[in-house]
Amino acid sequence: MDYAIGEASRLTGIKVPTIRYYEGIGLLAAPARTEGRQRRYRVEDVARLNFIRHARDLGFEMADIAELLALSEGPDQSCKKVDEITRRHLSEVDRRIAQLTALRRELVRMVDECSHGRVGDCRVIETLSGETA
Amino acid sequence: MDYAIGEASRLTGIKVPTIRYYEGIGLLAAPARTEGRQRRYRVEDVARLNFIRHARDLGFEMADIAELLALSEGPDQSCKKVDEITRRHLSEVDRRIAQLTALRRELVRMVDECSHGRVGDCRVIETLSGETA
DNA sequence: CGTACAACCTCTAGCGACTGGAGGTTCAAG
DNA sequence: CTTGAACCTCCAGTCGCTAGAGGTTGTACG
Repeated sequence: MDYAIGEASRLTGIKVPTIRYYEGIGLLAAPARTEGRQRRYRVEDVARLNFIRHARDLGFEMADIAELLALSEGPDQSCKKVDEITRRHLSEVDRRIAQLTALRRELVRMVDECSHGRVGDCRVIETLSGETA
Repeated sequence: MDYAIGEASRLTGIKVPTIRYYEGIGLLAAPARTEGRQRRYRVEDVARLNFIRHARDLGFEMADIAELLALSEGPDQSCKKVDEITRRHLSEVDRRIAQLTALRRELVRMVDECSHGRVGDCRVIETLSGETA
């Protein structure tokens, strides 16, 4: 009733070396081993890996994921902390979107102003060469 | 009429080790040296460093920057290539914004649906644990 | 002209979050 | 019992720097 690392990998979409890496950094507890020292994962371990993958997909940092994982193991605690981590991450995402949007604006401006002639007249090159962007 | 690496650093806002790193990866040509093997940069070198910094600020990849730099040195070429690189980068930025926006939506949903009770009932934890996000 | 010391030099290692390979062992199906 | 896919560990590489050790050079001041 348990899974080899390759099965765990297929079930979660996390690559085999990455699962081992997660174990190495202490994100995932070391699983039981066979006599030949091969890892054998239980359903809960696979669930934890799925949790990690979803959190990674949502862009949470490893430290946050470790904390969320720990919190999820204690179902009777208040989820205030969970909320806090998520909100913090949300504002970080907002910040990144804002930054990329500003950057996008600048790129669009450069491309729009480009007269498509010689490099010597190119607004893109000109902007990049300018004293201050 | 030339600059030590520290002066080049101050003029461009690029840290000293980073300038050396750029030289190491071939992004910036190796400058002249004093008899004691210290680097001496000319105005053009400093201009190139400024160019690099602006391109980095706009999120261009190193490979793109190398190409843009090369293109900027030949002012009579068509700026078609410049345009192409910029547009490619722009669509990458768009892609990243779209991804972050989708992610943001999901985070907001999770936080909104959270009843702020026990972890066991927390929608955030539930979503992260789900088979497919 | 001598000296102090800031700034320079090279080399190496480290970051985060993996990814890939070499070289060797184990599991499980046939 | 054999075969070979999957596993094991360890090490190196990715990207774009950053930091440190330990040693040398440039320059300003007396």
